[in-house]
Amino acid sequence: MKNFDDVPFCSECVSNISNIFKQLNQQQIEDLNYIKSCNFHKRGEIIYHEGNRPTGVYCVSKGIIKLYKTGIEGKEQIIRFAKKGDIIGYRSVLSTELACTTAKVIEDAVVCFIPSETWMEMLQNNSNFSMDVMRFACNELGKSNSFITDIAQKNVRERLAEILLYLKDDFGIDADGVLQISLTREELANITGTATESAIRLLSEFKDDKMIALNGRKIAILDENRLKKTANLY
Amino acid sequence: MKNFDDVPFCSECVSNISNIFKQLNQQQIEDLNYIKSCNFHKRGEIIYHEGNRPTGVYCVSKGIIKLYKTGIEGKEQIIRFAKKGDIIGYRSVLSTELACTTAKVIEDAVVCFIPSETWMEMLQNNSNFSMDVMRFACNELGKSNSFITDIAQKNVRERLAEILLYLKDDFGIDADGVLQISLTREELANITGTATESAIRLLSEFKDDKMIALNGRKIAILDENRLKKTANLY
DNA sequence: CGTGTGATTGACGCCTGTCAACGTCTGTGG
DNA sequence: CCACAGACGTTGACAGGCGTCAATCACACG
Repeated sequence: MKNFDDVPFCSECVSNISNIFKQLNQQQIEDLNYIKSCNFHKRGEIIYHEGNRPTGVYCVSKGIIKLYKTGIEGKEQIIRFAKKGDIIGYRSVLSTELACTTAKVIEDAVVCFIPSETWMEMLQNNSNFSMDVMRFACNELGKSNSFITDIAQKNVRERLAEILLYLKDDFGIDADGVLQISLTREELANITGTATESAIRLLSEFKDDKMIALNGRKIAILDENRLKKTANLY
Repeated sequence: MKNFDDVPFCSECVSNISNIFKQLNQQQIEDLNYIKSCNFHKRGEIIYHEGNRPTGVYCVSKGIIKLYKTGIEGKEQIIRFAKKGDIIGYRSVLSTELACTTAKVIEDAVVCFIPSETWMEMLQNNSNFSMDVMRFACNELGKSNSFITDIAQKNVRERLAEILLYLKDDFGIDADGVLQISLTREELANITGTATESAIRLLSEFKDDKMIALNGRKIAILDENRLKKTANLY
């Protein structure tokens, strides 16, 4: 982790329409901008570890973070990703529990830190902000519950297809249809909840079926409709 | 659903130490007690359906409710249970989404209904209450994320053992070690995320191994330590 | 006593995880 | 500039966990 002199203004992040901080008033934004600290992190760096007591909430200003739990024999299960405007670590701060995931940078990132006290004060003093955070947490809960059902009932092929579509929606594609997030095969497997080799084999099959194209870690979505069918989405 | 004349006082539920409503002041409790409606539901009745727009939050005063999602070909995945003092339906009200689960009574229940507006007002006007609801939601989120990891990485045997231990912790056992919640084999399978036949086979194995005793739907925990080992819990 | 729901057991085979070997690429240091 | 280490990707072989289908049993209820 290095110091990052070019600290981004919160108001920039706030411009994101779906951003939580848009409920803050001018004064609160300025205060937050003053009190937050901000750092640059290279790929591979860890923001916080599962099991640690959190001291605040992080807001991603740039880059991509993966949040994962470490399960049996060190195998990681990716729970979600965070990108520009997303907050991480809020769950354990709010529930006053230990961090339930590890946060690791997978694309060079700029991350702001908001101390717990500041965060809690903002919640106490601004009920609109508080409601938005609650809305966000409940939305996450809904997604987690859906994923439980998927992973319990769908097979690996269906899940992998679904993950690819999810990545497209969440991170977008470029003009050639290439996913704007670059993951290793192992990471792809660790979202899907399968072995790396299984993920690779299925990707190859999808390629043979002309639903996707592969070029190293670049994955292009060629036929979204058939992917949806493969994913068993209606 | 029948009308239920013997309406319970909220203050009774509030006496539960872990209850969310304990943050309400006397006036709020009285208001809530006045505005809420309360009904008796027999086993099998449905409180609300997945996909419906919720009109309020429910609080369980008596009995047990299962919350499940309906997946591929109608197979249900049980997400959680709610018992005395627990609230259900709050997620979709807070995230202003459609209900992501169906709530079905599995043990005759008395359930109170709090209209959305009342619920939202309480949140807006009482930040302690609001923080407690947030804490509750974030705690649930942590549990869901843990379960994702379990279901993705553990095998059925480990998961089933874990579920039995969870049921013991959550619903308790009587003097003979019998679980205080009665589930069909199919329901047990639908929590674990497996086929009914697999659940049955593994229960038989656990019985042969003298970790549990079976008598119809009564399941007695005989050897918690070995169950923990089987569940791969440390 | 018939009917229906739930519980149990057996047979069978596919999906998927594991192990192992090998290919590919990138960055580093001599 | 090349050799090499190490991480990542790919493919094949194999076994076994677990889902599916089907038959049978147990039990409650009208």
